[in-house]
Amino acid sequence: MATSRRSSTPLSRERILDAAQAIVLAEGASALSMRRVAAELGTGAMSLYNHVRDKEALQVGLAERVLAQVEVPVGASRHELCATWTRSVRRTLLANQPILPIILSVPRRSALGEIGRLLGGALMATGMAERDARDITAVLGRYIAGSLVFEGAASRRGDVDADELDRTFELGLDALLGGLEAVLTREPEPAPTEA
Amino acid sequence: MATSRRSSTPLSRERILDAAQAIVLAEGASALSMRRVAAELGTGAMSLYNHVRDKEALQVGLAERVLAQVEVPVGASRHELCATWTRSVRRTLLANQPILPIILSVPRRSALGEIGRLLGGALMATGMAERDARDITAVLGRYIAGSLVFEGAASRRGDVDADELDRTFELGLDALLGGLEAVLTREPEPAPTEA
DNA sequence: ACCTGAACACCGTTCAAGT
DNA sequence: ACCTGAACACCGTTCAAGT
Repeated sequence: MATSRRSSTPLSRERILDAAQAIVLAEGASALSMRRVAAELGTGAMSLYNHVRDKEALQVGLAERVLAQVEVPVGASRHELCATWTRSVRRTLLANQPILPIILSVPRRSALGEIGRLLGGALMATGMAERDARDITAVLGRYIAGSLVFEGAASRRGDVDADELDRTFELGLDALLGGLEAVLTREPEPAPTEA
Repeated sequence: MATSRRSSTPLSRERILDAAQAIVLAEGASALSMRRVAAELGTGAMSLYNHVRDKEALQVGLAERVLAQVEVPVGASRHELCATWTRSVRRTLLANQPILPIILSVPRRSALGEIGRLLGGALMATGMAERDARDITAVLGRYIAGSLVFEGAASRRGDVDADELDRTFELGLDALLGGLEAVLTREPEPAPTEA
């Protein structure tokens, strides 16, 4: 009886997030409840509230953990930066599929905005105008989010032809980047001289 | 006291869906519960189960109602068919924003697949190969779904610059259709003669 | 066939009491 | 400061009993 859960390590936000993540990955987002997490940790539900404001804060924490895994985009060209970022976001979120409904439902701005800034920053570092960088990030973000919704549904339905899903995703990504070529190659107006 | 709710018209799937829809539109998807719907109709929760298998079936019914409003796409060219269908789906779902989380979470295949077939059918009627029609529908569907996720989040957050959201959406749609031009203009292989 | 109350197994969270 | 039991106001659904 090595792993008795009762009052071993003290409760902490980290341990609570660990337990929550394990539950969601094993049993799906709908299995996540304060009481269930507490049971997993050998306490009562109310003990969690010393480390986490409420259930939503716990969900935000879960989302942040996943989104923090997205790598900063690399690539020689803007086109390549966009392609690698888009694939990286999709891959990361696909590897955490059961958490996806939580990520998509949790208040934006926080973590999802953060990963957008990864691409936006990389594009602006190539001299792209801020507005163009924001537009491109927004459009690619929408395409990724929609793809994940469909792919999540497909896998929940059990009909997962991963190759076919990959092919469709790449087809759309190609089309998008092709269609955005004009924006991708546009140089910013030189800053107007004051006088 | 004209509108007493008690035992007026008999319960029916239709009346239950009406009540459910009203609740979601007024108070959001999270306010939907069997007990709440029943209360609205002046009965106990269990009476609903004579007309609706369970809560999920009720949600599917709600999703189908909204998706049934999507118009069959019209347009002289394939490009135009795609553009009007995409805008029509977005417009319809945006007009029912509070129901969107339900539509996106409910098992696919049923109603969402149906509206995809509207565009797929229209494209194939122009002589497009089935596989191309499916690809285009899939990519546009992903883009719409992702856009609605972001726009729903923005409106939940209160920062809704509708014009800016429209502009971003159109920008992505343009890019997508531009990038899909090769597929859109491709004619199907002539059916190989048997001998 | 349709309705429905009681009951079961759950929720998130507040509050007051403990250490 | 951290923990926690009891309690409140909810859930979806089953089951047995009614008409």
